[in-house]
Amino acid sequence: MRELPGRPDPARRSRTPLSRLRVLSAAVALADEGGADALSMRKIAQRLGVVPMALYKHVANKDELLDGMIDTVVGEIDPPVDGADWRTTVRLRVLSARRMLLRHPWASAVIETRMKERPAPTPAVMAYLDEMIGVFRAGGFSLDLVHHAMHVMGSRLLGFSQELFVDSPSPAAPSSSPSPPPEEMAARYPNIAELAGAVAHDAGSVVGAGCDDQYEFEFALDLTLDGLERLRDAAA
Amino acid sequence: MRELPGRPDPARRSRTPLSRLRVLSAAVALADEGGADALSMRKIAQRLGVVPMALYKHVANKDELLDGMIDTVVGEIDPPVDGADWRTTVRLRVLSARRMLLRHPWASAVIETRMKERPAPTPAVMAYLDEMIGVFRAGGFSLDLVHHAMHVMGSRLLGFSQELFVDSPSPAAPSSSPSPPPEEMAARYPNIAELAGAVAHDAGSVVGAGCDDQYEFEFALDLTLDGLERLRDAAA
DNA sequence: ACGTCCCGGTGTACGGCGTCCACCTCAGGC
DNA sequence: GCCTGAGGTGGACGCCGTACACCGGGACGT
Repeated sequence: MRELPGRPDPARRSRTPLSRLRVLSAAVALADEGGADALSMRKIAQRLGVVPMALYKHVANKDELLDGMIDTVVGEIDPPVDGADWRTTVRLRVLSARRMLLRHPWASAVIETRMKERPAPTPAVMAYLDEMIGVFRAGGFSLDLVHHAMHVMGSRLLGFSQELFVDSPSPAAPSSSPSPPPEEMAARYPNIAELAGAVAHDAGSVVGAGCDDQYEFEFALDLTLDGLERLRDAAA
Repeated sequence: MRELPGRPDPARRSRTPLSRLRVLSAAVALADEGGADALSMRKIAQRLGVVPMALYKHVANKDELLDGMIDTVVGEIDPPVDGADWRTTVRLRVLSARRMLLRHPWASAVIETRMKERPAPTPAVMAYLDEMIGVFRAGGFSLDLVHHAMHVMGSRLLGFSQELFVDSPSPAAPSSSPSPPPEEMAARYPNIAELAGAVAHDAGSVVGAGCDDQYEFEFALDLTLDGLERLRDAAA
């Protein structure tokens, strides 16, 4: 009774062979069930029927695993519908993001912390932002105004409150990721590139510190207060 | 050569006697320097020149310590100035909150997670919200509108994105804190009480689920989009 | 057909973590 | 002068992330 060579015996080689995707899925499922602090390499491994160290053949370490998890859930946000005007497109997208955050309650905090200390957002986040910028541009917003708009939306977009663009990737950081060259990044995220270029230009700075976060924060705050005041006056 | 009885010998009893406040200060300092994950009971103890378990005479466990840290830093937010109109009062307060969050980069994520799983915000947070509600009320906002406003401000207020009021403290939770009786809470936080009463009433629900988070989120989102649209049109 | 390489899973071990428990010390009240 | 109880101690347990050495077996050049 011989085995088909390509078909491993389910008794001896029962598990499908593991992969980065399977690891990330198990991690997300675990975090969904038990919260962020129920997540451990050992538990993930156990759930996959494998020894803990096996995971390290597919993710570099726990930080990189968290980045992967962010990428996974941000990838769940619905793509922009087309054929709708900017406003309903943005609206649907943000509501989809919110649904994702409610599905994965651990995500906001994880995104928040990783954004704050890592220079480079994950690719899915970049794509999300790039598309969002594109929608605003197509809606007739000037580059300047899009920039403000992204800051204003900040907290609604993904749950983090501020300082999204750290845009100079602080070259001192010993990044493990290959950190694709700028021109490739520009090709992949054209809207982000355009925006970053405009902001860096009119700020006159060499690079980095592309925008004044304090100014942006106050801009958003005042816009909100404007809205509230208008509402109050309309009620009277 | 005798010691004054009340004055411990600095060689034998060198440390000032430890206290909840000293523990919290050391914890905050440690987190400020090294981020949230550099915070450990053992490191705090070390910095205080004391054995780790000594801390547990002053805080129940690490979770309760985190709550205490939140209370500490939220307490750093400037009190409302008086004599100014609602708008500048809110503005100054929110900017002060932002300064606090920049001083303590770990705080947003910690607040976010603790808010999400703990039913009762810490007293300082309650006080902060209560005062903020008071400012809006004094500014001529209806109870209804204040309620919306608090949700709209949500992310700007403290950095968390949503679902601030879990207002029914879910009696199932085996809360370690004494959980003061409602009437005392109403006395301490009159504006919150008033608001909670109004919301619970017009929602018609028995208690809890006081407001429709989804509705509030969309309300805030639409207000923001309104503002952006107005800006775009003004630019044209 | 056989040797080699290397990919992916294994086993062991280390240092750090939060916290339980039993213990000691000593200032203050009777 | 004894008792008590608050506050600090020491050790231990179980869990964590992960470094390191090790294999089994399929792929592949010869």
